[in-house]
Amino acid sequence: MSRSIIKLRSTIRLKEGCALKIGELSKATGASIRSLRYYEKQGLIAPLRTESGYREYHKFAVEQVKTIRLYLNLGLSTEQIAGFLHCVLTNKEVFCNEILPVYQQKLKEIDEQIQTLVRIRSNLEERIQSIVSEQTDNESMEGTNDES
Amino acid sequence: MSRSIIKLRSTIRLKEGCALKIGELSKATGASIRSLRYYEKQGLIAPLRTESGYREYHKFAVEQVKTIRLYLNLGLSTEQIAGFLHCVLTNKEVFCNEILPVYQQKLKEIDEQIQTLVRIRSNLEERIQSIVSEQTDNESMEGTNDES
DNA sequence: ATAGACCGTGACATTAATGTCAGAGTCAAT
DNA sequence: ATTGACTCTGACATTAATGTCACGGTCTAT
Repeated sequence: MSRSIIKLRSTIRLKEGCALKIGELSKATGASIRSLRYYEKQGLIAPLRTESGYREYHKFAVEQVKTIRLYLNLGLSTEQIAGFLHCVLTNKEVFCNEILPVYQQKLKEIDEQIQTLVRIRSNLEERIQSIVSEQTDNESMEGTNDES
Repeated sequence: MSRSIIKLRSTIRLKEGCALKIGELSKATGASIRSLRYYEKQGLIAPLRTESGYREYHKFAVEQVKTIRLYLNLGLSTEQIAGFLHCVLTNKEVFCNEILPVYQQKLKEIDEQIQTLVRIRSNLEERIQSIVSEQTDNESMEGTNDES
């Protein structure tokens, strides 16, 4: 219910051909139109153009964009992704020699970030603990004096 | 050796009085001049001004700035710090009621960040593992065929 | 009074991916 | 032809703390 009152054309064209317009690709992948244009500018995807200048995506672009977003979610930058994407799309991930060092580099970075966060975390915990225990001490002293 | 050829005036004034100029405070705390001005604009520190407009910091400002930087290193924002700094500077940290919820909120955020990173990390590791084991398989097969 | 170390303000840059807007053009259905 | 959904480009905004530059004023030792 309350599906959407606005009229959409996308469903019709989706059934028709195998060329996608940017809005259709956006809906099919979850990437915003803005992001799709950005990926293009970063060299991650290269749609054709119609005579009037509209982007024309092949239907395979859906999987390509999903792949891109997967790597982005892994914390890789568009630049890093560009470095191995052609290989991953051509072969399988396991056969792409360019991807392993990127993964390992990223793993190192992630480990460093985790270490930093863990260090901050224990510092925070200490501070919280000292405040809480101090307050507890005061309350129990007050209790000794005033309560019951 | 090679201490610094440029003539400095700071040492002299440091001995003289208890008012610090911004450059002196910067050297005493490790915060850049730019940062000190930024902290001021964010309401974290409020130096007096000389007639000519120079900032005049009380000597206690050294500890204040170090305190600010400590909290920044804990990942707190200048806005959060502003929320409890007056209290921390007046009382001790353990007696500042405003600081505990900020700490706990930050702890929550840190935990979430760690969780996210850990999830990404294991995803990366899986991918690395599948690539490495695939390559190892191929090499051992090659070995079976060609070697010895 | 001059040099040069210092300070003042204001502004722009950085980072990465995305949001958002304006102004204009396209397409399809009526 | 009109309407409305859609697309195009280009530009500016977001975030937070800091770097950096320009341009000008101040202080102090000589």
